[in-house]
Amino acid sequence: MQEAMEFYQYEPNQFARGLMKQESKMIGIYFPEGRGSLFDSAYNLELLKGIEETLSYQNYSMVLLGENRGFSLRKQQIPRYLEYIKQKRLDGLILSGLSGQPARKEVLQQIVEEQFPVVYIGKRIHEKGFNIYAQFEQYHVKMVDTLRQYGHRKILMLIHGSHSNYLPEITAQVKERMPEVTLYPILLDAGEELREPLTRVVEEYISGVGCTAVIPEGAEDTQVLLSVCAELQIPVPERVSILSVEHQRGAGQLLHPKISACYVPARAMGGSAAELLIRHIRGEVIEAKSIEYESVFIPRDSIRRL
Amino acid sequence: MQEAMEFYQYEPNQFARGLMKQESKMIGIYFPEGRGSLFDSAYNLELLKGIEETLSYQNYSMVLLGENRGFSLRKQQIPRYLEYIKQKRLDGLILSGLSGQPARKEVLQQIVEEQFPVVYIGKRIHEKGFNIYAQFEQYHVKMVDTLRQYGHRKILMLIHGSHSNYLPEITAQVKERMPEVTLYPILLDAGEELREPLTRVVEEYISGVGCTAVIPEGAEDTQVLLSVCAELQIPVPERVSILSVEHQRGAGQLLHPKISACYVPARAMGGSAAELLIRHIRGEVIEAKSIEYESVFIPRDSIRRL
DNA sequence: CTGTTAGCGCATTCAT
DNA sequence: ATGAATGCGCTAACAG
Repeated sequence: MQEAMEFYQYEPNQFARGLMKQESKMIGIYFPEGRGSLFDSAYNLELLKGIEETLSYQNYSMVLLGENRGFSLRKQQIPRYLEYIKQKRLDGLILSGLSGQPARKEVLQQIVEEQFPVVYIGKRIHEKGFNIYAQFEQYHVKMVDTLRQYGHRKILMLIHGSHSNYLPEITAQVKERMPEVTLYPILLDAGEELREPLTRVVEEYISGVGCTAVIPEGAEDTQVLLSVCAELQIPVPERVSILSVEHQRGAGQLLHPKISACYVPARAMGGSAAELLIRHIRGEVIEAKSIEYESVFIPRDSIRRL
Repeated sequence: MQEAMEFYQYEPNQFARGLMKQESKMIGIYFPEGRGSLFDSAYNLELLKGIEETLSYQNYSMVLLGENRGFSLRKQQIPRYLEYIKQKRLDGLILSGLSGQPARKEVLQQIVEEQFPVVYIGKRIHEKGFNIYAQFEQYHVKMVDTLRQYGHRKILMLIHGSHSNYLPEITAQVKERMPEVTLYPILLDAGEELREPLTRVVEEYISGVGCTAVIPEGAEDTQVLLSVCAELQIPVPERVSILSVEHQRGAGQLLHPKISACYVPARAMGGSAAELLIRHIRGEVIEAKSIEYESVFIPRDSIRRL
């Protein structure tokens, strides 16, 4: 009997097994923030890598939940992750990037209330849920402060439209703690065409206003920013300094000049989220309801001391 | 009764439903090629986007299958996608990038023989299975030819180690059809440190041997190549021309100079793969066993006419 | 310690 | 038409 099972490489039918044990060994992953963007930013990708590593080690799998854009004839648009939870397809859920979506937050709250295992990557939303947070506002303020210490006073900050809600806090803190600094925050819409708007911004704020430093929000923006500077013959860091956010360790090192960065350990955060979730599923008592990650400044070649 | 279901937002339990109907509405996605690389190349990401679009429109979900690196005490390392198929968790499977993994090909053949719905993205492996192919060798030869038409005779080609098996065909075709061209193919190991080896290659083959053009294999390499050239003070395209592969439409446009590219429609390919798979699952008769995609040359600013 | 059975929740079939 | 019974394949509980 045993050897027969071995020989035929028997694997139990997961429908039957799941029906019995009431578990699917599947974790849903839902990152909204605009269409298709799950696969677009280095941040999300690093999160996914971290999640994947941890989950697969514990024999869970990831189900990527996109927007529900199917031809659902009958039902009103219920988000897919909710649908899947009700269908018992998922043992847990990892969410990220709900910041700009108040409607979605309500749904999250509902799920959390119902005790379904959820971990949210981002700023704490619900007093009961678990979350992992990199402290977006704090590290942005820290970046401004770093540039200030290098002697910069007029600083351009590029922020994605979906993060506009964090801006007031950032500007307020900068104003309060660094009155000598003038911060120019610019909201970039996450459209296909990044280069042209960025060119105009650089012309206006570097050449025009006279900013001496720029803070882009991620690797994608940094690359385009570097290209734009090259095209406009604005040498980095002689004419303008760059301090970028780095989600993928070492990414800034590949470029020329090597980009100084504020390292946000997205991969570790993803892993952490997955681990927390699994412990929650197992019913363990979890002390920390919120894990906050610190970013690290990595000095390289793209900042000039004034 | 009807209204009760509506009110409680009833969703059928998928274990029971699956047990009955023998379908899971889940599609497995497996891209090997080294650890974590699923999320590393623009090519894979574009494929995933295309797959995701099509699948979610048809109410399927993607299960990302990583390597089986769990603590499997008991069983010998059976690949996870095989395990999942036997467990009836998947209705179909999309594979890509098995090129360097002969052992895995055998498994694929076995699955195909057993009539399990599979689509392979890459060069045809099994006479019975379905595949989507961008014709890697052909478009590389085409790129060489394009540079030849611009007057280049000594051309450096950067190829990932995992694609080494395609090299003989490429060099043979170039030798036969373009005897006046000398091709210098370099295999890059997909390690963390891309910049240093690339710097040495550029020094040796551009400054040393005197190559006038480089063909990098994708967006990642192109960015680093540009940085290396900037650092070594090798102007593009004045001193060296670049013709890159572009998987994400418009990616080359964001850089400076705008990179001329051979566009491989990875997104459409992913969509195609998903569609083919779904039709296969539905039991439709499919005429085309193999869909081959043509790449398109997009002239931009990074090639100089000699 | 091995063998039998009940029931997980649904869809399908058969009987009313 | 509506309702009750069956079985999908497994596991856990129970009986021998």
